Amino acid sequence: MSESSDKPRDFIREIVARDVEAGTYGGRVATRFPPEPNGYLHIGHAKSICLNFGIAEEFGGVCHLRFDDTNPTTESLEYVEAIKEAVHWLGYDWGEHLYFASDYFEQLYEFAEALIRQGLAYVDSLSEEEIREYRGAVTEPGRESPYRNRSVEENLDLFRRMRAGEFKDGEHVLRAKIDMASPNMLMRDPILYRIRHAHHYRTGDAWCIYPMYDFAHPLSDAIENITHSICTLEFENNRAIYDWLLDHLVQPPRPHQYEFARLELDYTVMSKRKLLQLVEEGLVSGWDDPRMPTLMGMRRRGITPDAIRRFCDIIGVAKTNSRVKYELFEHTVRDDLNYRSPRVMCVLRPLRVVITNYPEDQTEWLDAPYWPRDIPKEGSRKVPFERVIYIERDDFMENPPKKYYRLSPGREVRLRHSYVIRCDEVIKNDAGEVVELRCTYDPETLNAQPKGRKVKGTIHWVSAAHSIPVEVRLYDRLFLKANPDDVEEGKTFKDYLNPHSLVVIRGARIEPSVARDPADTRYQFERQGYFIQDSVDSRPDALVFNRIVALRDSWSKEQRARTREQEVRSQKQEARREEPGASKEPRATDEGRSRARELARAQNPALAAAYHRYVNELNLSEQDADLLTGDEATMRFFEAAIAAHDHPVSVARWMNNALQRLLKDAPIDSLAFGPHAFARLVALVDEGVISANAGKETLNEMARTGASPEEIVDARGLRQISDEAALRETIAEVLAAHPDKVAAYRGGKTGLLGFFVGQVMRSTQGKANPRLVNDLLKEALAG
RNA sequence: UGGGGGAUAGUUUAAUUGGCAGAACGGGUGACUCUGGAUCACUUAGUCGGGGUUCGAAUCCCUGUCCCCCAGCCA
Repeated sequence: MSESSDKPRDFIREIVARDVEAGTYGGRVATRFPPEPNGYLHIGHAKSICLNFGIAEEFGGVCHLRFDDTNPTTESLEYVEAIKEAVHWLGYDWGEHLYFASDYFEQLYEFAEALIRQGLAYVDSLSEEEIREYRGAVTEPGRESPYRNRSVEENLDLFRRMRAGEFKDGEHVLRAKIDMASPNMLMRDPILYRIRHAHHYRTGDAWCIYPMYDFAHPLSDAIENITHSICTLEFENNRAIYDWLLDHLVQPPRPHQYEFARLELDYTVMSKRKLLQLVEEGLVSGWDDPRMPTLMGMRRRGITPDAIRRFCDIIGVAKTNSRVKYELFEHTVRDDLNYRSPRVMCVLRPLRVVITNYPEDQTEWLDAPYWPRDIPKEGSRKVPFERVIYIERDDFMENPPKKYYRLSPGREVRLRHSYVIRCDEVIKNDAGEVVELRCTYDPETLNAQPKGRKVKGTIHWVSAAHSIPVEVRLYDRLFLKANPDDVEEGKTFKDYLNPHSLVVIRGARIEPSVARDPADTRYQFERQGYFIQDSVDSRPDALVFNRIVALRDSWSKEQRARTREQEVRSQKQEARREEPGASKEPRATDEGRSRARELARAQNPALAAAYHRYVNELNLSEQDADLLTGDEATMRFFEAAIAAHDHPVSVARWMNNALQRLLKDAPIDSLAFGPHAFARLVALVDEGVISANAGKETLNEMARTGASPEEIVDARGLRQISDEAALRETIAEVLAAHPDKVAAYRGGKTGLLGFFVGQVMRSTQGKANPRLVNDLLKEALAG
């Protein structure tokens, strides 16, 4: 846990921290979690909840719970309640900040009219199909609707009549008037309002027009004074509308949208549609089926909110599409359960064992600690030991393989918290199945090591007479395929369901102590996994346990190792097969920048001539010459610069590297300085007056302020330090400050040279002559 | 093939914004153990490819490749 780490944990917190520091919102932080009440929350939502509520907590802000209920046909109160419960269960509290977009319908309507009055929105009367046609395609611009230029009055009138219910569904829509030719499809006059004569679960029949997400969301954020509106990557394109609307409708400082990659988890699906399908088709028992990635499913499974929050913490927040390994999730769940689950014994598949040298009518109540040594908790229960007990069928093998150290004929094993027993006889039925073991126990081995021999294995057991029969449900991953969404031709995600994701065991037997425990106790069944009573089906007289997660099991892992190796090998082969095919077809990039420069030279003989002259006469590299002759302005800038400072190679490098970085895509004549000032800067570096680093810094400032390079160098004292004596002194200080690094360097970690150079450069504010520093440093470190 | 994003060990994620490529999970080895659990130690392995700038590049410039999102009156 890096709770007190001063660095923000992710790029979003970094942005928030920066805004807080800059006082963008007066130091205020307000986030929101905006679910649509049309489905249940899942682990993917948990990531967003933890992010939004987490940020609010950390920055002393607030996080609103806002229901984005702008589509009356899919939403319901049932979902609202379930979502509220899930957020609470996760451990977050929105306080009084519970909101509904539907509460803003009147205000949103006013915003819409304001937009119309500004001439920025219009009522379109095209049919749904026509609108689709007019929108164009990703590669082709759209066409403007014939209704696009209706007057403000007409639009207002029509929009009011839309609200008044004068039109049928689909007759009109309100659209923003932006740009039908925008390369961003979402900006091609997005629809703001549609007519829906439908009953809304909260506003009833008060409205027959409903705002679209793209309209309602940014404005709801603004109404609530949200500062940071955090959503998932697929909304990146929507940010353009978000900004457009807020820039036109609200005063700064306004909320801003930031996007992160949503969670994808191995062996599960996350889309509401698919989850719904699983439920409706009876592939799972319901939304709270313990195999579902829903929060209610995980809750019933027995996973704690702590574990889920911890998981969200570990996976981090970034913009890279990624899929989290199931092992990581399991690890987090186990890690959480390990410290909170008392240990008890439960035999899943009982095998009868008769201890022939133990008296028939005797019962010993042995003390068994709930916690292993490494967990600092107290407490124990009594377990009854008798002549007849059950052990796990898997813990006996008639012909054991190597390194199997459980029970087999003639061998000994420790019974957990009890005696060591030896298997003397194996009893089989007519079918040849093992039905009973005859063993003898060593009375000397209670709380003591057996004498003169080592017993490596310890197995769990229960008394035959005192144990309680229970049903145990073994849950495993829902899908066989890590990414069930990645479907092969002719299949669906459902074809990858794991047929063994639920295994019900009816004849299991558990030690009697659990009958006294609260029903929501999470246990570790020793050597099996973590379990909890099923909150729906378990009754005191008929206990049902869910397996939350199995224990990590290096024995069965070893058994599986060979098959897994093969799996990995074939996957790698597959990858190799795909690689050459993929790289075989390089795609033509017609409109690439390099292509544009080439084209420019083909059409402009002056540029072409310059290119050849630069290469042949000025000794520029082909790449440098290419970059300088892609357009006339750049070429003229270069010509003027070398006229002032006749060092074409260095001028070219400075233009193509440092200057290019400043410009990005801006035209070169938009610069705050001209070619002469630029040339003088390059000269300062060439003549060794300032270092290359100082040169870059100077260039930045020239771009910012338009000051001359000499002014900047003088004002900031950037002149290069080449005085050996002074540098030696600085170097000595740096080395003295980092004795450990010096030792490491001398011990062979020469990569640290960069570190030392960096320190010297820093303490001289980048003014030291780096080459000299390198030399002197090597000298000093050698001595 | 228009636009918007993205690419760091097997996986997820850091890197003082140009200065020691670090962590977690997984894998491996060993120690310990009355759970083949836990714990501990050690270990494995990485900057998408190719050029360039720089004393120094994951980071800047050029170029190529791959992946994701957008043509709902869903959110």
